[in-house]
Amino acid sequence: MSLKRNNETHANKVYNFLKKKKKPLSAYEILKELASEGISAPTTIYRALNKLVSNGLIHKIESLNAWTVCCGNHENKVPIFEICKTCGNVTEHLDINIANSIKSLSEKTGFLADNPIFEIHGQCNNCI
Amino acid sequence: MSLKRNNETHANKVYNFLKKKKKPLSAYEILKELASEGISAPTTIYRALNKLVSNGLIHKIESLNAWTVCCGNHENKVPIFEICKTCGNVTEHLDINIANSIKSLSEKTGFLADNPIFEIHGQCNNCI
DNA sequence: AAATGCAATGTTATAACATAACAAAAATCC
DNA sequence: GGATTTTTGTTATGTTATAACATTGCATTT
Ligand SMILES: [Zn+2]
Ligand SMILES: [Zn+2]
Ligand SMILES: [Zn+2]
Ligand SMILES: [Zn+2]
Repeated sequence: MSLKRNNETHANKVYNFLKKKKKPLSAYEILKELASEGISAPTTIYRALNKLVSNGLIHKIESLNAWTVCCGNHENKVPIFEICKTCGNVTEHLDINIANSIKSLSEKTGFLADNPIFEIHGQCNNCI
Repeated sequence: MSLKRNNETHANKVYNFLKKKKKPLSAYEILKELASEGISAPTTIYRALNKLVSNGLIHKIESLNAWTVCCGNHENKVPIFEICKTCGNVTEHLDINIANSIKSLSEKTGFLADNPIFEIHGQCNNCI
């Protein structure tokens, strides 16, 4: 296979695919669907995913081993995910209260927060 | 191998081992160490771990794929883990502010929280 | 006591998630 | 153009977790 590049990077492809799907997907789900577009191995997907995380364009949902597009600019807010165990819907929220709570915990413990992972499992509005 | 039972269950063995180690361990790390005590397969470890989680005796740290003993009774508080990326130390805190923040987020979004996963990566007091 | 039912455990295999190691190609710099 | 660095491809392997089914121990019924 040729390595010739068109102007769409692997990261672009992965990002656009995640955006289109509107829900968290595993690396291997992405791989399966993008195989037709010249992405042939897990490594390629993981490199693209890590790049997108570094650029703040996507997040990894640790408790799902899945990846999803970021909803927008965070500024000083902390992203927090609500994950419905019934319908599978995942929503990102940017919450200032929780950011403040972390800050006050930090002051108590002397811990310098860097990458907070907040994933709340439960049931969404529609599924209760 | 005989299935004859002594009075120590697998769950007991796993719990005591985690307690002794004082840090999160992966299922396979536990398996390796407990192989000498008659635990021979991943399934056995995972069954014990899941039982201990159900009973509230241990937690899974999702972002580490590792398991650790609970620090005590939670009551209505939410467990939140500070994970030092330098020394690897993991500490559990029971924080009422964060519990309240979740509650107020729930009120806004109509989401019924069930199992909140809060894991903060960063640097501890000693490592800054 | 023998048969039955059932929960816990053992066993084997495999699925699902992620990275290491190195080769080849492309981009960059002189 | 040739050397160097960075990115990408490729193959293999490591790591985490579960599925599927057999066996054992023990309580209950016959
Ligand atoms: Zn985001
Ligand atoms: Zn739902
Ligand atoms: Zn706890
Ligand atoms: Zn530290």
